[in-house]
Amino acid sequence: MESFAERIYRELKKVPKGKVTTYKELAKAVGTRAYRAVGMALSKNPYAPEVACHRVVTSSGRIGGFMGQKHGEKIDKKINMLKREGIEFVEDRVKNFEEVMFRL
DNA sequence: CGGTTGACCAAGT
DNA sequence: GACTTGGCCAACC
Repeated sequence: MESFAERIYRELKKVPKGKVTTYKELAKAVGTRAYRAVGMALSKNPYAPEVACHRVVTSSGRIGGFMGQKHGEKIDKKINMLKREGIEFVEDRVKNFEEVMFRL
């Protein structure tokens, strides 16, 4: 039985490389408005490399809070991964956010 | 079932 | 642009 979280992972896997999506769109894709629950699901992220949690950003084009990461290092590592995929970042924000955002 | 928490969002100040 | 408030939904106790 797939949990709400499992559906999120499935939708997230559909996002192609070099693209990002938002918590809102992801939640809407599974037919809910629980943006926060989406974040919760990713925080558990049992499918670490399979599910590109770093490919999910907020509606502001930012990476998000990421309390799971270190407090001092911020989320630079995730940004670096995204850069490697072709996503441009500027000051912890996605460049051309609307262009790289993949609509489900 | 109720209360708390959470990688959020939108509107108001 | 930054902070505060209210709201949303799911998971856990």
